[in-house]
Amino acid sequence: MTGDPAKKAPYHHGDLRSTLVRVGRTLLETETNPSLRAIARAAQVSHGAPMHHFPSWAHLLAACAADGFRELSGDLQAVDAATPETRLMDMGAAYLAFAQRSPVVFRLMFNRSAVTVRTEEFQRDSSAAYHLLQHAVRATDPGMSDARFDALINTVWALIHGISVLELEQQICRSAEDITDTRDFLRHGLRQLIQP
Amino acid sequence: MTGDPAKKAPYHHGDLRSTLVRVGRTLLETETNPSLRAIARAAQVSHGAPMHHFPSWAHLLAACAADGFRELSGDLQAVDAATPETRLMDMGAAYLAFAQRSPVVFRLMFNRSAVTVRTEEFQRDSSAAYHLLQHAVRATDPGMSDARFDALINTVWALIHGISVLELEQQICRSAEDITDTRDFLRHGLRQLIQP
DNA sequence: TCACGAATCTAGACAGTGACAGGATTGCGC
DNA sequence: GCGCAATCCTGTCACTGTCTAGATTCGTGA
Repeated sequence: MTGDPAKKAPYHHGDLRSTLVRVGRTLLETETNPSLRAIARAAQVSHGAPMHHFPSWAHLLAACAADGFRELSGDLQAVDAATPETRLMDMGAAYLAFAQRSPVVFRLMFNRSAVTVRTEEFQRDSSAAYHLLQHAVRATDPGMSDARFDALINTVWALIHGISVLELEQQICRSAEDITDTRDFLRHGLRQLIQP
Repeated sequence: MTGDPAKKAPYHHGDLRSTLVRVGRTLLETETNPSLRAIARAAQVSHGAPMHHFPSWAHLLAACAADGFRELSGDLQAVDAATPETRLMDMGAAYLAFAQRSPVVFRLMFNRSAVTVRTEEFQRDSSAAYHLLQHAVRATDPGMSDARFDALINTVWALIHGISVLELEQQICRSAEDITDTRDFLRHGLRQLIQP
């Protein structure tokens, strides 16, 4: 009886922290406004258990957002294109695709009102994703000046992020076919920005 | 005694609905995560009173967001520039300035996770602001095709919105002087997008 | 091997939240 | 002047995040 792991959950979970992040990310996307207690229930632990791994509810949200940044970094690194220009466009498309796939976590990742704490983990994983984009922008013209690079990285990122957000909040398109259009808008806009 | 309006508040507030929106917008920007009850307290009314004007807490938030869109529309209409190009850039700067001035309400205006209801008022005021931007974009080249306009309005709006969001969330700049840079990035990026 | 401290989890309690119900008060049209 | 609808207050409910105290388990050194 007690030896059956399916029937009786062990007193110590073993890896509750990462389980809470995984279950949290799932519930955030499926339920509307899940609570800390709801996530604890889904992870089959008591409502007080998460506090031993996260100092506060905001820290769990920050961990979910950091997990999102890690996934985004993986998507960006998986891009394989022939030229630096197409590589940058494909990374923009991957950024857009991530926002569509995980809209709630994506909002968490870029919303200081929702995630009020800046944990070390969050800082690290978010800047890692940012640096991937940085290098891709730099590669389109390795000899560009610092001033030019400063302006370019910010406008390129803003365009990618802006299109992702607007489509996320259903401000741009409504029908499913329009998603292709959105990706074309992004490609065409990026092409205009990176030309000297 | 009873005739003194300063000492004794009347049983009927008179204009509680707009007061709640005004107080709500103030508290949203000053306090962190104000509650419906906190707004009711600030409006010097019982915690149940708001329910007679808003079916739910989400409806009050939607009203605050709609109020933000009306203010934004006013800012966009106040722009006065010589050419359609500079007019569009100034509208972008006004958009950016609004986001800096009212960051929390700005997030509310473009976050379906925070404002879960789409009231008629919200729809009306948000599309009114959108149409102002639409006309400004169209004016840069009145003879452009529908396809070109579709792409341009989306990319222009995305760039403006993206730069506003990234600076809002302190992803772009940290020092106060950099705000000028951000506006320059926006101007330069817009100039690249609207050129045929 | 076993004892002991640290880490982990449960259970209960607390103030605060949004929502609702019932009653009090007020303003307006007939 | 009367009745009724709109407005507001008070009390209550389930639920939330956080805290505390106690139970259970794990890891480590003797």
